[in-house]
Amino acid sequence: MKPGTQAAIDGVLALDRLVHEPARLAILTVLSQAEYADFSFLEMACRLSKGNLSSHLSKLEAGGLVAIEKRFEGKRPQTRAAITPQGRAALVEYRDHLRALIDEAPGTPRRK
Amino acid sequence: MKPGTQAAIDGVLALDRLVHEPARLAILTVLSQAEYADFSFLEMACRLSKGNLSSHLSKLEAGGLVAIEKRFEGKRPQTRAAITPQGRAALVEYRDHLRALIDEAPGTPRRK
DNA sequence: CAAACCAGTTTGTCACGCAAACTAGTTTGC
DNA sequence: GCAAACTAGTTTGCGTGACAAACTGGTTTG
Repeated sequence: MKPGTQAAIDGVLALDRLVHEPARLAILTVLSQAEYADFSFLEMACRLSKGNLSSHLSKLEAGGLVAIEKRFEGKRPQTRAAITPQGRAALVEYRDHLRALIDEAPGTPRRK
Repeated sequence: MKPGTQAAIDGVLALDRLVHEPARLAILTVLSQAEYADFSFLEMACRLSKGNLSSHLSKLEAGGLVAIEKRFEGKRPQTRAAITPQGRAALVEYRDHLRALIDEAPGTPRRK
């Protein structure tokens, strides 16, 4: 096995599962772009069902990556989600992690 | 939302789950590097338990990404795994997919 | 004032990841 | 020569996870 391959494997196995899940990565990607987003917007943008979105948001909140704010818009309840500094950091780290993995992937030509 | 963001989200949601799972990505990465690998080697290199490795190999085989060959090395049974052309293609596609996602990720400076 | 609608949560189901226990045979120690 | 330990894996069992369907609580509309 080429040198460096083991490091690549270890890198793959060290990926942050909370961010790695595509649905949650989508949510974080949207949130990283705006100050906040409301439930319905995320539902459309991420093409998730309400139930699915609800549970993913709960997990992200439990992990401290997202903050949930419940409010009333007029008479209707509205849920807003915002990425936390910790969430932003996790997203950046995840991307850096991936970038490194891809760059050092066996068979990838070194970029100068 | 910035233009292009929706495309990024769709890209994220279109990731190949069979390859996306870290344990399987690790296996494919090793196999892409050699003509074949035997069970014990994969077990060490990918830091997977035997049971875990066995089930992931079965899934990769079911998906046509890996070919399993059972043979005898002297008197002992030995399982060899090799990546198939389809598996290699899936891995390349997955990496290209990721690379594209990272490059077009919001907030990423365009490379010249 | 009932029917349709909105905004989400809870519940149920099925698949997944993982490790412990098991199977089948081989080698080693006494 | 036979039991104990080892090799090479598979099967089973358990806790999670993702997902959609069904439900809740309130609001607007006909």
